[in-house]
Amino acid sequence: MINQELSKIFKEISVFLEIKGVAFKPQAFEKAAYIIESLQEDLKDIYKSGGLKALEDIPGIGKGIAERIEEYIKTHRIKDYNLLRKELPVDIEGLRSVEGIGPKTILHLYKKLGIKNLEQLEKFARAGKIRNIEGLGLKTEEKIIKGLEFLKGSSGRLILGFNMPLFRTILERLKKIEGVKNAEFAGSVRRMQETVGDLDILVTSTKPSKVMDFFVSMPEIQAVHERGKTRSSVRLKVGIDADLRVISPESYGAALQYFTGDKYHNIQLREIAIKQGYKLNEYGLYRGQKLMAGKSEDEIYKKLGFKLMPPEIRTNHGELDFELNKKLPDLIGYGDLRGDLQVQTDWTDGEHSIKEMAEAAKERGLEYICITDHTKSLAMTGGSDEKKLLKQMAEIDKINSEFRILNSKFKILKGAEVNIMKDGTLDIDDETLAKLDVVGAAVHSLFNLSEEEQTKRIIKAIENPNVDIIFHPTGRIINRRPAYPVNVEELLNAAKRTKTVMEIDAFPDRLDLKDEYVRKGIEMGVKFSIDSDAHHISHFQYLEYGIAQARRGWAEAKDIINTRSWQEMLKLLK
DNA sequence: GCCGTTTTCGGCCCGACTGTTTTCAGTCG
Repeated sequence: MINQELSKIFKEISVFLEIKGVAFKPQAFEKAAYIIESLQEDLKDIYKSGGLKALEDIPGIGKGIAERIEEYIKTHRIKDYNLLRKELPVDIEGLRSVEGIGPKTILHLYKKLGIKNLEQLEKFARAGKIRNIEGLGLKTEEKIIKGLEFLKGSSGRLILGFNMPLFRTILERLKKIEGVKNAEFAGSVRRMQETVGDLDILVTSTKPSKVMDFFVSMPEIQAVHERGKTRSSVRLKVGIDADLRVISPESYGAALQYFTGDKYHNIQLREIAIKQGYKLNEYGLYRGQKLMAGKSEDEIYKKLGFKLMPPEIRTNHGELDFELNKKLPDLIGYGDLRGDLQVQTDWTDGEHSIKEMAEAAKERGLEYICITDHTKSLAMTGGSDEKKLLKQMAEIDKINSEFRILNSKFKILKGAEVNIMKDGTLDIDDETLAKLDVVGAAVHSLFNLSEEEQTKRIIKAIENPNVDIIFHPTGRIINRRPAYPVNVEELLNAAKRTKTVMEIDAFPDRLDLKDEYVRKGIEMGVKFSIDSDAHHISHFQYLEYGIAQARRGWAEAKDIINTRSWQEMLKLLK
């Protein structure tokens, strides 16, 4: 797949052109880079089957960029790009990652001091050479040094689910300040993205200055970037920035819409507004000077002809297409799950007993869980063999009857997280598997097989009549390891054909399958489950992030099997 | 460079904050 390489090149071309002061082309390249980045199909395949014409049919890609793609496919280089790099031989991506440094400053630093990379930047900044450059100054030099230090201590993007408790603590504290009426997340946190690069918060308040004073002196803060009347920006100790904006009530909806993003959704929405004779900014929707909407997001979307858009799907992936918008799915709700189908206990690598896990799940409002401890070939977890599984089933029967005696309807289902071996067979015999209510199968070893082998291996497991669900189908762990090479589309095809369920593993650093595959699977008619993969009683809270993932994949409650009662859910399994 | 149910030419999202400035450029979201 050449999409990522090309996307990176076009992003760099965009910055080069911006540095040169070329108008409008930078945005065109940037947009193309973004579109290519999230394109499902390999550009090489598109070109092979339809030539230049097919490339030009991709929205955002016209003649010029299509020809550059063709050039790259044929010669593995792009002449224009190489010329630009020769002209300005600097590490654009690196230098731009320093807060406060943009295209113009990069050019300035190169012309005056010959700075090409981060190392040289640091050397000159520390030597006090930057403060003397015309147009820059002492403050800029200090800002650069600070930016370099932040960069070293930065954790990049944080995993949302692991940091949400901190974010919610900050939000709740702001809500309690005198004069604050509304306080809400915006940005990637509100969109419930897998990871977040910063924390955006909006408030309305009659006493803005009080809010700002409080915000810039919170104990979680490492440094203050800016403190303004309507906006302040700080660095949190966890390694990301947090921005707070104080908004007037009549603009609250417009600001919420605007700062929730994402960027491409907003650009698209603004273009639509302009076509309809409006102007849309963070203060409201205007016709001429007249404010037409702004208090709530709902009225803004409505005026423009759309339904109120759930933040999770604001990505400019079709949600603003008038035709698609009419059929926008009724997304699964955060309270819609009735059971959890992947739960580990102290029979293997979980922390708690079956009963403790069941009680914790019940506490969270679930009606059932399925116990899915590991199986024998995962030796490090003390995985179950056939005998141990039978023993566990008896134990579950016992606990279920206790629940009945206590007049509780809570149900524990019998399951396992069975290992898929190298050849696609399972490590538990079929006779035992047939006795379980739910069989989940998963890959836990040999992540380095070829895509073809890995795909074949998992499809063989999918075809096993005892396998109900494929757990965390691509094996990725965010910020730690990528997915193993596998053709997810073929897996989805096989799942559809055999009525095998695909899992959305809700554990915050798994979120596997990814949203784009969820959406594809649902279009194909594949069913999904959302499971916490809990190893601890506190892990049931993570179901929320699995639901968010499903929402980003345009899933409705009916697409997710564990939105049903356990009896109805079982009927959907093989 | 891209795009078009107003346009194949003439538009292209827009405001806050900072720093280096005496009225604005650069960066960011």
